[in-house]
Amino acid sequence: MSEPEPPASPVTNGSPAAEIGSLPLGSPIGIVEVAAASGFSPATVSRALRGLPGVSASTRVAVEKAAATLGYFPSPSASALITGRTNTFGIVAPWVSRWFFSAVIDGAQEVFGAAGYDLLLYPVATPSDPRGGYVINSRAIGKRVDGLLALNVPLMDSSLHSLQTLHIPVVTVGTAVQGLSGVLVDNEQVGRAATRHLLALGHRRIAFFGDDDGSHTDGFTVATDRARGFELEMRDAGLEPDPQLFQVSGFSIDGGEAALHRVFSQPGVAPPTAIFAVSDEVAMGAIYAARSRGLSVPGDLSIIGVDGHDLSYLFDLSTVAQPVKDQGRIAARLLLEQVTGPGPRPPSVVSVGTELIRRGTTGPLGVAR
Amino acid sequence: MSEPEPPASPVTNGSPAAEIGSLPLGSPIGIVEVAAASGFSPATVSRALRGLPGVSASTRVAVEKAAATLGYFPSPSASALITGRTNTFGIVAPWVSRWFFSAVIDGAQEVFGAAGYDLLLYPVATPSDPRGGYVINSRAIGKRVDGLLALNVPLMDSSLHSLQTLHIPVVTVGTAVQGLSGVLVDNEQVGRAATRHLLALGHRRIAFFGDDDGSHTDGFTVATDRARGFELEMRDAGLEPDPQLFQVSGFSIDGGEAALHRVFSQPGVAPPTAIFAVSDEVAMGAIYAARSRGLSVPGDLSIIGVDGHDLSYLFDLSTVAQPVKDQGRIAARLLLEQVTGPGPRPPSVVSVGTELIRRGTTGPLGVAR
DNA sequence: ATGAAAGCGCTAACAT
DNA sequence: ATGTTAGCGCTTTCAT
Repeated sequence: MSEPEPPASPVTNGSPAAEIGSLPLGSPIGIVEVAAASGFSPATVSRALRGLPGVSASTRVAVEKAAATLGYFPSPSASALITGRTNTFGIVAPWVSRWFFSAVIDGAQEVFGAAGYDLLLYPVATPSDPRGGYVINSRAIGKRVDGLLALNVPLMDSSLHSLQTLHIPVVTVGTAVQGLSGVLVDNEQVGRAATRHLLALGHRRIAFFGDDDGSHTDGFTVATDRARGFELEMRDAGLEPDPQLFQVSGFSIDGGEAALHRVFSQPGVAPPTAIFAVSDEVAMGAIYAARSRGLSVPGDLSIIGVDGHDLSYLFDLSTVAQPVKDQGRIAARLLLEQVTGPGPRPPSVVSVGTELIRRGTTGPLGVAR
Repeated sequence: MSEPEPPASPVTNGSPAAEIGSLPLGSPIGIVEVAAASGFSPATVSRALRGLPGVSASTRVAVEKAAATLGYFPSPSASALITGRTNTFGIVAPWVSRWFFSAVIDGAQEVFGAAGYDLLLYPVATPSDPRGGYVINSRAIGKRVDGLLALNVPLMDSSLHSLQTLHIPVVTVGTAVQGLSGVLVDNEQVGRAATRHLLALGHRRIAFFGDDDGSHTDGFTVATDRARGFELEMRDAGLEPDPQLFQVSGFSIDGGEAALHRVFSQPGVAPPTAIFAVSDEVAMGAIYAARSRGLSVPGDLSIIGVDGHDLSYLFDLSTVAQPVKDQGRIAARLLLEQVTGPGPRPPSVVSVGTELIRRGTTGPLGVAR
């Protein structure tokens, strides 16, 4: 976008060379060829093509014309080698194929693409990794990208520090990391909002499906924050959450299914009348499992999720929606600012709002339909 | 994976330098530093670190030790500049956040990552683009990546040819392109299988929800191939498909919804008893719309999709499943072969199998439950 | 088995 | 406003 884009180069091929412009597509075209064709020096060509000042208008036009004719495109490797900038951002994420992550990537790519940046995708180990954190090779990363977007990745201290020392800007999405810019939702408020909704419907026996086994004390606090909001809201209502109604589900559909079966199979434990699921995918699994047990949703059981998943309306799922694609856009802009801006700026944390969407999977207590 | 990974570099920082190894993380460490620390020349370090022959075992160990101690990582830009290889593959896709694409990317990333390649994500205009095709700047791409994966992207002839002339291997997924390697499903058979299933259940009035408006005559033939399979199977059964039951839906949920409402609102046209949707997402939209009209699925209407979407079982959706993640893996391997292999090899097209999954959204004709 | 030297394609000083 | 020169950090002949 920001770079001059040569056309699909309708090079006069095959026929005898009329002039320098008719090089076959296969032959390498460097800045010296453009210089020769335009009659200027490589330095001037470089300046002209990058829109730098100190080039006369006529020269710029001539250079651009020559470059377009030859189908010239500067070598990213060469310019990265000398400028130290790669025009590429990296994005590290535990999954690409989960809705939340792909939606964030989508939003980020939109902004990066418009700014002329490429996007490099780095996989990282899943959070179920026993190490409980993520180590990235900062020197490797640093030489490939101008900045990094970390999606729900609780980078371990060492990775963080080395990244900072190398002056690679990092912006997080979904997790707050001390000293880094980030885009976040207030997950405690999310937990409170969902719980408040269920309480208002008359529910008292509410289960939490999430991932609060405490193994993620390193920064990946999404689930625990939501759980805390749940507990606080319950206590504010004068209720003490039943520990037996906390179920570890991870963030997956399978996890939601399994959790539901578990919570309805505890001998001597009264089942819940409502479930607050840590994500829409967990909620979907729970709905599926509930129906497979012959339970009516919301007649016998109300279920609410979190995310505003693209497909949530198909399940008529009540949810606390967050602007996921926007988070990608915002994070991308934060990263661009850090790279484009003059000096290193203090980390800024952007908190995005959420919205309770009341749909059909939550209903008043005791109103079997 | 294939590269020596320096540890998180527990560099003795802050304290007075005991030796060369204790450089602060911030200072640049190049091959000359490693050479100095190990007592060999840069050339030998380069050879040792890349596992090239002609280096004694003891030297190799010494060099590796020095590199690890210093936390050295070679500059990709510098080596790309000289070797012409970037150790990066590109993947062009119209969407990242649609299930099919993210699943393919997932599979490809798995293979690329294990082979030590990075993955660059390129967005392209959506297929609804009036141009009906995609133009990519081959010179720009060529200097950034060693190969390209094109997902359901009917690249226009010019893009293709320039890519080939530049010797950039391209592998397609989902669409066959003359002269290129690719991974495909036999979409005509997919259409036949779905239709056969519905016919076997007694349905005769079957609608096709897809995208056969004929605008994609440039290679994006997924929908038309499935439509053709549908027609052929119908004719084989002695039935002539009703043109009024062909509905353009694209590949989206919204499209499926809209198509269903349309097909049930045509004055004087008998509605279908079954729908063959070109994708699971279209089928999901159709199910949702059908239920919102008070229709029972499959009591009043059977619906089958295509894909084997991760969430399809939640809808109890019958579908012709394709191994999506595997297609990403296979395509990635094809690309690796082309890059790693000796000479240019002839394009190979891999056809992957599909599987009819009978679930609850399809049922026998006239058995309202 | 190892080293010295040249250079990949570009950009950034420093001329002019 | 434009050209000349040097060099980014590696890899690769070509010597030794």
